[in-house]
Amino acid sequence: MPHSQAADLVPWLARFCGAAALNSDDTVAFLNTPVVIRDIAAGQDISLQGDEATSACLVLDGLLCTYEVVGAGSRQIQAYHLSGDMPDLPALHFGLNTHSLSALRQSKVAFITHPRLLSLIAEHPLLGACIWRKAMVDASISRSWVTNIGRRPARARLAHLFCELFARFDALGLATDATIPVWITQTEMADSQGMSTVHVNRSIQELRRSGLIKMSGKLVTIADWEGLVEAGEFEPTYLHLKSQGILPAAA
Amino acid sequence: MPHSQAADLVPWLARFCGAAALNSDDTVAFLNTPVVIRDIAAGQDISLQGDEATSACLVLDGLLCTYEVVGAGSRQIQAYHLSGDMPDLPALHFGLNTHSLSALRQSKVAFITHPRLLSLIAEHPLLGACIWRKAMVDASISRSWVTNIGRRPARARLAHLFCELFARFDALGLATDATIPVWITQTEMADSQGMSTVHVNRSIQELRRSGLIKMSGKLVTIADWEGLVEAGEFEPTYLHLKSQGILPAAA
DNA sequence: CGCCGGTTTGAAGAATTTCAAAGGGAGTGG
DNA sequence: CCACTCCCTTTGAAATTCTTCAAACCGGCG
Repeated sequence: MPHSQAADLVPWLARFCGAAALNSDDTVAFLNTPVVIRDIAAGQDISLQGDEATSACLVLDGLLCTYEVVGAGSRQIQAYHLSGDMPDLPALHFGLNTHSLSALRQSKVAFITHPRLLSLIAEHPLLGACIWRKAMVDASISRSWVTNIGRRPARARLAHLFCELFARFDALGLATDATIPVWITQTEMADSQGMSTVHVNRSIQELRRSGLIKMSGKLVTIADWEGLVEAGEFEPTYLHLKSQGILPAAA
Repeated sequence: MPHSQAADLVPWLARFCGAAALNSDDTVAFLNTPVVIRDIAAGQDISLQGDEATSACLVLDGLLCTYEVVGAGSRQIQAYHLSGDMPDLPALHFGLNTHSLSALRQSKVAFITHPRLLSLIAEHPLLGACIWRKAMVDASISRSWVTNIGRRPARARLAHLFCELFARFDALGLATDATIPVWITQTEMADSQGMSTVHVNRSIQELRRSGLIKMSGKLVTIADWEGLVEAGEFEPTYLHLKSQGILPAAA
């Protein structure tokens, strides 16, 4: 537990709350609450489905995902968690992880015990509102995924995913050059979109050929935002980003 | 606004809170808050994606769904909402409906204005906790759907759906004779599971032939709970039912 | 009786998965 | 600095699942 956790927590708080200005009371209370900060290696699990949950997790940096393993051993990624997120809020009220949480990339994560988090919420309603709001955004994204996976063909599905990821990173101020600032393997794309790696590969090639995206190294770059939005029927309201509407100015 | 709303609200509250015993203060406050109760005809929309949201909805009776219309006009049902649910909690903190809400069957619904709901929550933390908890269960279900739709083949997908619906109704005490007490058309099953009607039809026939389900009239009856659970890889923890573990005694 | 919403069937066609193997790039150890 | 390995991407081709289209069927209801 490093001496100055605030250095790590302040930027997190900014990303977490976005527009909602917390008054300094809340901020101070939050920053003074003891947390444990850990670096998690890529591929490492943070918690497993069915585990007892006693603390909640704040993503300071990196990329996490919740996932579930199905039948023949195939994995379904249910959500991506970026810096500023709290991936395991559902467990706060159950004390039980309903799904597994793991780091896709080297990540920095803070843990706060449930009792501490609960008393923070109780004593600082504004903070509580932020957390609640965040949880509802996640729920909204999750529902959106149901639609994307359930009803859109491969090409559109991936287009939608890229739009979403870019929009989310962009809202955090982390996207430059129209590029999703973290790389995602095609296997991960496949696992999150409910398709096979092979098909992801071919669909991506198609998106590239149509000039909608480019690959700079391992990273996906949006070559034609309008086109990608159209291909994926992307309608960003469900993300409830602060920068609502400014978004299209991306590319 | 009928004279005795309490008559409708009391059973709802029982279903909503489940185990969590509210103290009578909270209960009284809730029951005294003015709500508008409406009957909604099957097929009627309650709110549309993008609409401003000024009140929240409690499902007293019937069956609702949130859905989204995609591309060529195909519909994706993102969630089913049974009696005891609050389908549009996400909108409470955004004032904007991210997805459409509609009645699949003739339903009875209560509306409470957002300001009233918010002050109820603020003044009655226990009630707030129930609501939060409910929202988290819904989120959990939604994630589960991502897995189901993304990674399970047709037969298993439907098996899982039937298990979930039965378990949820059963937990409300609404299921008798191992039967899902509300009928769902094959078109609705298709729209919720991201498949075509034709394929739903054939997969259902398969489930029937394998003796896992029966159809009594329009209703689905579980003929072999164990078998259905296995076919759908159903693992009910994510539903966070009070009757945790008692479930298998269903059939 | 005839319509209507929903189910069922057949058959062709498309999207997607699976299997199997090759290619590429970046890091590690010799 | 090369060789080797590991992880990821790419390719080919066959098999399968699933969708689409189109029509028949079925039970309830006006």
